[in-house]
Formats: sequence, C-alpha cells, structure tokens
Amino acid sequence: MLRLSSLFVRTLRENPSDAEVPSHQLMLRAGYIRRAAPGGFTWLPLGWNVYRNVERVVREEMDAAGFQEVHFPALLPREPYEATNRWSEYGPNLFRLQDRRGVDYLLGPTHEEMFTLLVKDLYSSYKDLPLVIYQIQTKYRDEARPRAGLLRGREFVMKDSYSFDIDDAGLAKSYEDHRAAYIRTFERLGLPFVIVSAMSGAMGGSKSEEFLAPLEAGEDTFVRCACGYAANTEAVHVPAPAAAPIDGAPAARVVDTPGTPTIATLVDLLNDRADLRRADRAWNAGDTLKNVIVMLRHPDGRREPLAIGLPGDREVDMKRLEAQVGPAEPEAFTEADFAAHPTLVKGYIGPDVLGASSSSGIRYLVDPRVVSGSRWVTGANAAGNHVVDLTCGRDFTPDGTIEAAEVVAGDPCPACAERAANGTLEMARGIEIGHIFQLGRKYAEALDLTVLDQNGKQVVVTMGSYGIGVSRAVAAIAEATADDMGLCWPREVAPADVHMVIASKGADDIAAEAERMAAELESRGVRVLLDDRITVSPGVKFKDAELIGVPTIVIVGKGLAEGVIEVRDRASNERRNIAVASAVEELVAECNTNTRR
RNA sequence: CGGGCUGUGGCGCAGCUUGGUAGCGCGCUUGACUGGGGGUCAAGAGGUCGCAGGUUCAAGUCCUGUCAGCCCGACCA
Repeated sequence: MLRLSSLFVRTLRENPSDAEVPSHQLMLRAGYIRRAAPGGFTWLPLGWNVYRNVERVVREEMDAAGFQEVHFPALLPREPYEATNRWSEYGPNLFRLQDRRGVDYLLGPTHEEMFTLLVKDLYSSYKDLPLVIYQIQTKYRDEARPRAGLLRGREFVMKDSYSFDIDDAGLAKSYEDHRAAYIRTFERLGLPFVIVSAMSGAMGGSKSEEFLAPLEAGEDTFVRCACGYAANTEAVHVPAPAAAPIDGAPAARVVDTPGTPTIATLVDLLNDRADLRRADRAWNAGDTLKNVIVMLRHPDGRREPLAIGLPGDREVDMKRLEAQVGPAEPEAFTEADFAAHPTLVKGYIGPDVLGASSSSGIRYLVDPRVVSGSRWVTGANAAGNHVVDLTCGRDFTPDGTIEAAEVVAGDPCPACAERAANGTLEMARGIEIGHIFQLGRKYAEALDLTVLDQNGKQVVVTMGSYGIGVSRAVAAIAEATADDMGLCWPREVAPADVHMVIASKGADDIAAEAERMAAELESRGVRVLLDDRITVSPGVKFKDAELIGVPTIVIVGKGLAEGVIEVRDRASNERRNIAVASAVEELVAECNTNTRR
C-alpha cells in the first residue's frame, strides 16, 4: 500500500515554466519525474511505478509472442560499429568515450550490431532459425535538442527486438508477428495509435511501418484519409493524373516575361497581360513548372546535380527528397555550382536544358503530376523569358519521376485514387511509439552472419529490427489520457487501482474505517494509494487525487455516518455512493473489469 | 547548428527603464482555529539574483563574455 503521508512526492500547484507539453507539465506537477540533466529524468516512486507497469506489459507481450529476452551492456566497443560504418555515420548523435587506455567506446544508441554478432557467435545452421531476441535497454543519443520531457530525451528506454531468418518469407513472417504483438501491446497500454507506412530509406525495397500515437505534442507529421489510409509524409505516393492527348495541344511559344524570377511574379504577369491571359480562368502557380536543382552528395563523396520539376505551387520537401535519394544526401546548389553550369539561368530554368541526354547532362526527374500531355508555363532558359504550353511528352521528356514535392492538406488520397474514389488527405501530428523494420541483409553482410542451409551452402541471414520507446510510451499515455484536472492513467499502467481519500481530520473513526478497507482491498489484490495525511484539508486531497490520476477515487468521509462511501471514476468523473458493507466486494470487481496482474 | 525568448529561495513571478536595505504568491516550519474542494490568523526558516570578468564609492539592475533552459527550424536507427 502506498501512503501519501510518507510517499516520496511533492505535488506542485503551478506548472514549471520550462515545461510546455501537457504530459511533461503534469508528470512534473504530480511528482512523477524530475529533470536531472539535459534530456535526462529521474523517476520518482509514482513515475517509476507507472514505468514498470508499461515495461511489464511490453515484456509480457513479447514473451507471449515467443520472443526471448536478453540484455546487453549500454557501454559498447567501437569495432562492431566500425564494421557497419555507423561509428562515423551516426555522427555527433553518438555518445563516444574512452577508457583509461584511450580505447574508444560508445553508449549504445541501438543494438543491431551487437545482436548480429551475438547470433553469429552462437548459431551456424538454418535449423537454428527463425530466432527473435529482444531486450529492454537504456539507449543513449546525443540529441541536438532534447525536448518535451520524456518524449525526446538523450537517455531513454527502448525495447528493441531483432529477428533472424533464412529467407525473405521468414522475414515477412517475423515482421507480421511483431506487427501483431505491437498492436496487442499498444491496445493493452490504452494508447491510441495509427500504423503508417514509412520509408525504408537507404535499405531499398525493405518494408517499414511506424506506430504513431496521434497527438499534437508529437514531432512526426503524417497524413490520413477518412478511408483509413495513413502514411508518413515521406511515404506518400502522389497519384498521377491520367495522361492527356498530345494531339491538338497548342504549340509551345516563348514569351517575353521581364522581371519574373519567382513564381508569384510570373503568375501576376501572366494574368496582367492581355496577350497571355487565359480564357477559361486565371493563371495560378500550379500551372507553372518549377525546376529546382539540388546537389546530391553520394556516400563515396561524389557530387551529382539533380533537377526536379514540380508544379510551381509546391516546394520541394527535403525529407521526402532525402527518402528518395538515400543514401545520397541532397545539398543546396550553390552559386559556384551555377557558375560551373552556365546553361542554367537561375530563375528561368526550363526542361530544354535538363535531362541526362541534354546539353547540361543533368538528370531530370519530375513530380508524378507532370504526365504526358500536361501543359506548363516554365522557364525558357534565358533571363526574362518563359515558355507557355510546353507539353510533356512532346516538347520534353523527363528521365523519370520523383516523390519530392511537399504534401499538403487537401491533396488527393492515394488509396482512394486507386479505386477511383476522391478522398483527400489531412495532416496530423503523432508521437512515434513503435517502429518495425525489415532490415534485410545489411548488418548480416557487414558482420558476416551466415548459416549453412539444407544444401550445405553458406547463406546470409536476413534480419528485422523492431522498437518500442518504453519511457516515451509512458509520456505518450499521459499525453493521450490526461485532462484539464490532471493525469488519468489506464488501470493497466496506473500506479494504483484505488486512490482512497480520508476526508476527515484523520486519526478518528473515519480514518480507522478507511484503514480497514484499504488493508482488505490490498489483501484482495487491489493496489491502494491511501491519502492518510492528517493535516491536509479535504480540498487539497481531492485536487491531488485528480492530479495523480489513479483510475478509481474512493472518498471515505462524512457519508460513513449513513454507511456509505463515495466512488468516483477519474476518467468519466461519474460518482456514486456504495454501502460500506459491500464496498470491498464492489471495488474488487471494479478493479478487475480491466485485467491486470 | 541558425532564429527568438528566459535565467532572482522548492514552484510561479515582480524588481532592471532611471545603480543605493532583495520582494510577492504558493510551498515548507511552529502554534491556534477550521475540517467535503488548494481554508483563516500569527510567528518563522530558506536566496553569494546562472557563471566569469569589467565600469562604479556602490551592480539583481549598466557593459563584455560565457553557460544553461524553453520555443521554432535544421537534425533524429
């Protein structure tokens, strides 16, 4: 039994000024956590209690799925990370340190290498596979900007698991097993979530999905549609409109458009000039074809220019672009680069000089909306000149398409488009609480993890990695369930089942009866947090109970004279009186309606 | 790493413009009253004003530097 008279906690009446998001504010105010370092938090008894419950649920679901728990050190040697290049690739986000002899170590940001080596150490036959092992471990990442309390720290707890399979079909199965286990886990945690497809980045065709808790405090932007489609913005495939016939399209003509280096100035000029005005409607930015040049830096250091053609009403989304061109990294096209490519006239770049076989030789990829037969106003490769009715497939042929344009609310939903429906996308924010990933053979190859197959041949193992942010999930649950009175935990993770308030001076008959009931509840497996403080007024106790957020609040007070106590549901705020005689029975039943322990 | 804001008892803040005894509310301690919604009264404890230089007879206040926190952006297996 927890007693508020002795519990190591101090609730705050006001929000600390350095906390912004609700979960952070409330967990500080209710005495669950204290900041200990930039991006590092101390768990106080109430917080640690909740943390352990979340961890227990995660562990139970992993075990139930047949995954086996192991535990690595957080302090790791450099060599394995050297083999996969991540010692350098991880960059400043990696916490590095040296021992007394100057030997390099790191604090593990994630453990793919170590798991791969462990399996290599022990296993060598296809008969040993499939295998899934996991750990619940403190991770370290030197985040440039820790924020929002537990939501992005530099030290946090992650459940990371890794699957090892002999072939792609096995990997797909392991992946689906994890997906199902994650769904069960988050449902038990009472955490609302959406599963969005994510980009696999440098890994090519591998599959990856994120579990996002759809909450404003989240850092991830995703899109969703009423039809159920949801995706990370990086993974959205823009539906291509139907190609238009080229025959009959008006001939392209170059027009003099002085002083129009930007889309806005160009559109204004088109609408102002009688000879250029459209008959059917005004010109808008979406009628123009903007050609953006970026420089790609390949892992080997090679730099390659890339031209991206997209409708003028859209910006290039750097995250979407990066996801497309990885492992190369896009950089700005500098003045020096322009100088090295004199055919490119800044502000007036047109498709004529773009493309692998053009005069510039620059690869030219366009937005999927630039389909054959579409007509555009675009640069004429001379300062102050644009070309109108330049028709794709007749006047220019791009080298391919690229998903690099920003996605905005109201864009057509790709899933709907496939079945000729017309749903539109809305933008939403989410907290990434889980990520499942078909890694493939990258780590197994780098670290030479092979097994013998049925034919006695060495084959490279294929892997998946799967993460749940355990400490982050605590904050996400707080965020998802809190209301304007305070925290409001689902019973499964709450620090107690019943918060019993003694609404009297204490040390009297009322207190004695409360003590008796609390003890009996505990003996029946109900976790009780008893507010037995004798010098604290009832109002303070009620406020604290609401702030602390235990799901059932029981008030033992003046009703006792009529043989009743009051029971309140923290979430719904419903209250009712129950007879003292049957109180324990009723409370036991109430606390078991949600399973736990 | 860029932009903005902020550092004054455990928490929230005022004081800084115009340099001169460090203040308020909450919390904490003691006592009395009160006892179903952060109650009342009285008496207390607790702060080298983020840090380091500088200007000055005198710096929380002015100047320079630096560190830290928060927010936005960049970054984020």
